[in-house]
Amino acid sequence: MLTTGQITIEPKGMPKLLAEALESSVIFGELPPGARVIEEEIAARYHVSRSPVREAFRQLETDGLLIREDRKGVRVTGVSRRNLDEVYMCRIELESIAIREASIRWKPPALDHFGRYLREMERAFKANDLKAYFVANVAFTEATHRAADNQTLRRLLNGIGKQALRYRYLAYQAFPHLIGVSIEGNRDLVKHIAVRDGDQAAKVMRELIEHSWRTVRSCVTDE
Amino acid sequence: MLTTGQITIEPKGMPKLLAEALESSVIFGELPPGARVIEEEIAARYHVSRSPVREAFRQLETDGLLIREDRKGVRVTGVSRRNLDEVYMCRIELESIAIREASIRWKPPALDHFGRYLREMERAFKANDLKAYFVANVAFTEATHRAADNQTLRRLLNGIGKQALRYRYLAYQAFPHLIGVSIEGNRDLVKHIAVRDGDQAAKVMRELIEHSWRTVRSCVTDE
DNA sequence: GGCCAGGCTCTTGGATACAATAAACATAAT
DNA sequence: ATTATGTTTATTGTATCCAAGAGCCTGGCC
Repeated sequence: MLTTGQITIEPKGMPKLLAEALESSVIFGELPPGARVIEEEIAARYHVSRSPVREAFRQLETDGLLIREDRKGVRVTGVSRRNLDEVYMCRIELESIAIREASIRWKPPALDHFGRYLREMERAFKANDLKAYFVANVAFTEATHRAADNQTLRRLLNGIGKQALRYRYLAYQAFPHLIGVSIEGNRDLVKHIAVRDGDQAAKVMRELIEHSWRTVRSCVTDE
Repeated sequence: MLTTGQITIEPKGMPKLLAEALESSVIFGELPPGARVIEEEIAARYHVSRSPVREAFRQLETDGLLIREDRKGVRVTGVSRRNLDEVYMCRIELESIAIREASIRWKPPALDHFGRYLREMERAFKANDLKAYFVANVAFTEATHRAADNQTLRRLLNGIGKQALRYRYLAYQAFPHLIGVSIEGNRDLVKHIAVRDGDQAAKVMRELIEHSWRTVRSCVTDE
């Protein structure tokens, strides 16, 4: 992986590319919950063989976006209040650790990145550009994960982060005003991080996630 | 997955079998940290093709026991103080959630199982049977995870539990007296669970893990 | 008309053959 | 002797083929 300043160029293999494509299809609802996903179809669509597709499927499986039933096929994981609660219960703790560690460990360049993403979020907010806001928000979160500098934690966060993204996107669609709260909280977050106050940052993070949790909850109807 | 009383019979596919075999090889140190693991070798040893082996590798990868470097191969994940800290930092939170949820949600048969595993641990302790104790302890932990009845949490715990097991085994080998503390704590744990006192149970769990953490730490030399 | 059986099809699971790449080694030139 | 480069080899990545299991549809039988 080459990193040049802020931009990261990594030569991605085919399975990773496929995984990303499928991933956003699931997150943005193009592949709805419960939909069957067939290896051969995907393979045909992207002009590759089934092997890399299978690899990509396994990836999405570990991210909790696909579920495989032996000998029966692969479907998009369902969304439900139950699942939402499970995901957020774990997420709240892991993100707290992450933000605390990030507060303690960030190295100078990271703070600039946080600021940059924050400004991008504000821009998208003013422009009422939901998707841009969403993307910037995700980038911000991932920047904190990187700053926490804990591979294991990142692995775990990846294991639920993708699922959480689906719910987050649902929430932003249903309640655009969520943006206001979120942006406010993230500003606080950066302030606490800047002075390396991990406990305060963690506290704000908990509140942010809890708020998001409640909001999402109200618009997820049990399947 | 069929469950008949206490025993679970699940028809395991080849990849799962391979994964389990490799898993214990890694945990019990037959495959030492950093060792290269070659698809074809494993395939030959178990008389299967590379496909199921790759699937198994993928599994162990998500469990954090193997690490794959693109186009370069697969190696056993290294052990280090750094990694230990990462794993335990996450584990302490996740196990706390698990034991709290388990305390709240357990259904009658579960308590019997806890008791049974506890007795088995005591037996192995008196008999000075390290491995049997270890196995019973793992079974106990997994029983609590099941009782927590939260698939997402279980997925995450699996994602670090296997790594933790390696360290736990190291610790038990180096400090057999750890058993005494552990057994004591687990007895407390069951007491709190029995009266559904999740907070107390979580507190005991934290202490148990923290103690184990410190102990293991003293015998892991940074690679 | 309803129900069971047999086969047909669709899809995944597993084996094998082939291509691509990176590391190791040997060789030759300076 | 040392280094740079070409060649070989070891190993993963991809494609394709065959086998096996699950669901479905049809047709015959009661």
